[in-house]
Amino acid sequence: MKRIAESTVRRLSIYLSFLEDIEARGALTTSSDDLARLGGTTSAQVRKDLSFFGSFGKRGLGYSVPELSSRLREILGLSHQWRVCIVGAGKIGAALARYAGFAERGFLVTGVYDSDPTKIGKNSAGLTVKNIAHLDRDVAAGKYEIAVLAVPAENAQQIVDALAKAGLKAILSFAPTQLNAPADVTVRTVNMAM
Amino acid sequence: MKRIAESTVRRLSIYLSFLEDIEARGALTTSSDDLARLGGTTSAQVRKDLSFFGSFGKRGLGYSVPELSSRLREILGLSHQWRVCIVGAGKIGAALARYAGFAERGFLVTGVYDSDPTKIGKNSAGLTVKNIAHLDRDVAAGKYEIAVLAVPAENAQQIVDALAKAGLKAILSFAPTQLNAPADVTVRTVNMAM
DNA sequence: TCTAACTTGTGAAGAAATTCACAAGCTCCG
DNA sequence: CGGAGCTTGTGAATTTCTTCACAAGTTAGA
Repeated sequence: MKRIAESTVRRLSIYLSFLEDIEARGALTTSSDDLARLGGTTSAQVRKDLSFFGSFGKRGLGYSVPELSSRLREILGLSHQWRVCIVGAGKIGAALARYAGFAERGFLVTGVYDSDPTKIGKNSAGLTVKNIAHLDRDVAAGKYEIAVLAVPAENAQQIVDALAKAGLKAILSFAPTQLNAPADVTVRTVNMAM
Repeated sequence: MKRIAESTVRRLSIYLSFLEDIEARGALTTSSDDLARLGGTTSAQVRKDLSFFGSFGKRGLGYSVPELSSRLREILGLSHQWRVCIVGAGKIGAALARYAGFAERGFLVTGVYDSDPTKIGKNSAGLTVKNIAHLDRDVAAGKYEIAVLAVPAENAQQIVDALAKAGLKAILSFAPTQLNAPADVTVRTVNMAM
């Protein structure tokens, strides 16, 4: 299967949010032109993006809104419930644990870890903060599919190494530093500075 | 002047954050190769990115860390203090008003507006929430250079229109909808869904 | 001064993403 | 059934972005 450009995936997620909007308004079909107008792109772009994954429309008619949004959710991995842990119970970590948008999108935060003894055992957004020493054991046990890193830049690489070793395949990092990981582990860094 | 790609600007901001790191460690010079390694790109890319704005390095030597970071800050508009207002005192608006990272980067939040009478006059992160009815008057008076929109999607376009009419030139929106504005007004939409 | 070792800045080549343009499929209506 | 009016899906053309490759500038050391 061919590699899909990141920009394509980003746009698909935008299309999905418009589809949800359109669906809520009760429309049953839509066209690449509609989606393009809403998303600030061109209809050819929309069709090209979708064509990477198959053909979901009917010529002359457009796309079925419920069908296309369900296909997009599938493509984007949002039809699955992902088990997520947050590493780092500082300000960013706590804000993420509280963020409701995660759960809405199928990302279920079921664990928060920290190394600070004064934080371990305390409550953070309804979850008990666990000792980071148990993290790799829990990961190895298959407790999580995704880890979100909200730790200082200087500790991030070491945690990535441990997670990769324990068998985790997906990491989202908020640490402002370049992270290295084996090729079969996907690491994505979010730049808070914008 | 030639148009600069958004991807270039995004990388410049990454380089700057590494430079700040390097500066804090006390190093005086760095090379395109260093920056590339840290940023997960190539040295040719780094040099190409910088070359759009001039030549800041010395052949054989590399770049002066303080000079390059100050030039980047200038290019990215971070050497200026921007006066920012937040429109919408809901959850996102309040979180943004509280967010310290803004001030660090030269974005000074000096006003928060909302249309809800139960919120007007209340305190939000040290600022009194003002009546949105006064927003265009304040904008026209030159009180703000940038507006951050944290309002429901259905109200966003109307506010953009009012701000544009009042003479504002830069808007950052968190509303999940495509916004239209005159060509001389820059609107940037942040996709919370990731 | 001369050579070795670096590193920048930049045309040119190569790769990737976007846009164009059109054949082909679908629906409606007379 | 046939034509008009839409809209998709997709090769080909075009534009944009990235990487290559190397001349030229700089420093250090002999």
